[in-house]
Amino acid sequence: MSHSHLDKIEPLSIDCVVFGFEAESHDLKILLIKRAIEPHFGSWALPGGFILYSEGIDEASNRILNEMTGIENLYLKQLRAFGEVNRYPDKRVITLSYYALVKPGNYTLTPGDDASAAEWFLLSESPSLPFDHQEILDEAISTLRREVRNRPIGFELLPEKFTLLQLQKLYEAILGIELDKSNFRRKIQRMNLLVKLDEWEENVAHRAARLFKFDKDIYDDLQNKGLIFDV
Amino acid sequence: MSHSHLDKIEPLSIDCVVFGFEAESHDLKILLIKRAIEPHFGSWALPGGFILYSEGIDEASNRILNEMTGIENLYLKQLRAFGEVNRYPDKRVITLSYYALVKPGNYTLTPGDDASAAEWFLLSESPSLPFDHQEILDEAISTLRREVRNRPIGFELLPEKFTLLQLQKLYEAILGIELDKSNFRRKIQRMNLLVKLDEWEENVAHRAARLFKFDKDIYDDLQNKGLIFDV
DNA sequence: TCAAAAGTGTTTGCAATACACCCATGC
DNA sequence: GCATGGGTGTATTGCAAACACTTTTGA
Repeated sequence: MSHSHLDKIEPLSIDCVVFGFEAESHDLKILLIKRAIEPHFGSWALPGGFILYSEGIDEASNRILNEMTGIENLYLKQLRAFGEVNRYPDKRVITLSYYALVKPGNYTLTPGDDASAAEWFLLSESPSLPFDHQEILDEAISTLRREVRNRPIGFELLPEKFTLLQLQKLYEAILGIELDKSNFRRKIQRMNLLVKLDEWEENVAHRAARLFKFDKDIYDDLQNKGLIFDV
Repeated sequence: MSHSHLDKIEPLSIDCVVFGFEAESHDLKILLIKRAIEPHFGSWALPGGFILYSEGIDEASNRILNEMTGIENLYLKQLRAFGEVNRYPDKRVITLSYYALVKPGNYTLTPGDDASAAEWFLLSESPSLPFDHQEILDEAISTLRREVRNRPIGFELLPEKFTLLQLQKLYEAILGIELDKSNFRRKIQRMNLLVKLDEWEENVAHRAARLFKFDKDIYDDLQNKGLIFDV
């Protein structure tokens, strides 16, 4: 995806909210970059940049995230436009927010020209953000929580084979609440989404848990139908 | 809300999807304008226009709808940006979609300079739309149906005092399905949203129905909490 | 033998759905 | 007296929520 530097630039930007979840630590994280351009040079902020005339907006979200962080080919979902007149200093810039949910371990972060660093932050320890990025982040969190209740997203975040407790911890991390073990298991198993394997955890200091994997066909089906997962 | 014609214009537009519901006829309608400007001069299309540098986007949605149709001070909710490179002929225009749900009888339509007419169309009889307006409309319908299931919206569309059947017909029109009378009544009454009045219909060719009104406090509360209305 | 997590079962209560049925009124 | 809609009742089924209990394993 190359483009000439002579391409006209829209006064329209994209800001990406990339959530990361680590199954091992049960931590929900957010990807930030350290700005190497004005305004707010040196601040940690959402990875973002300007849309070019020659690209669609979804395409742009992908390019911009890649240029800022090195992450390639990540599908980002659009949230909405933020367009207060003075949200950006000196000139009028309207921005489109996009978000995604990934496994941090899958990506090597390599900051591009406009960033001096790209790092994962614990959601609870994120620095204060410039522009209206905190508002954008807050809305993205709300959307993520709503989405996770309405469809089985986030299953890509677990290892191929996983235990029910790992799955439960994923939901607990995203939703920020505790769930009842028995009820969670019943509900998730009723969906016929999981395939019970004849394999077990090894080397754990307690009874070994059975491993499961996803039934890809049913998973895709549920994604489309938007089954309610009402935790 | 006045502004100079010298204001710079963003290559960013807004398109408004305004739904109308008439309690009497049980019809769900859509507001379209007949374009008096190029491109697509003469076509029926969503009311839309360009955002000015000097206004916030929510503000802009209001001004544009007013200029196109004469409707004043209508709160519109943003859906999302549509930004395919070639969605608009000749130049690059990204658009933000906004939507609202109103009672057609409350408004006098007066087309502005860029429109030769503004009219309500039955949703089922809307003409084919230019640009990507059909896609925008389809998404707005989906959003409306999702919203009406998740919170008690649309109650502004009924007369101050109404019968339960009128309320049921509203839901049926928006959702495009039939509902069971008994179950609908039980569910809606369980919400404590309605105040039972000691007034009845008059001059109807069947047993007169009791009238209800909304409990404004509870209504506002439910709007914020987003109670599930799972029809 | 203790801690930690796996895994199962039970009870309570409400809600969704599908019907069936009687009531009141104008034509 | 019949069509039209108002209004109520009931049986079934399934799930949510709370929580109690047994099992397995390593340290």
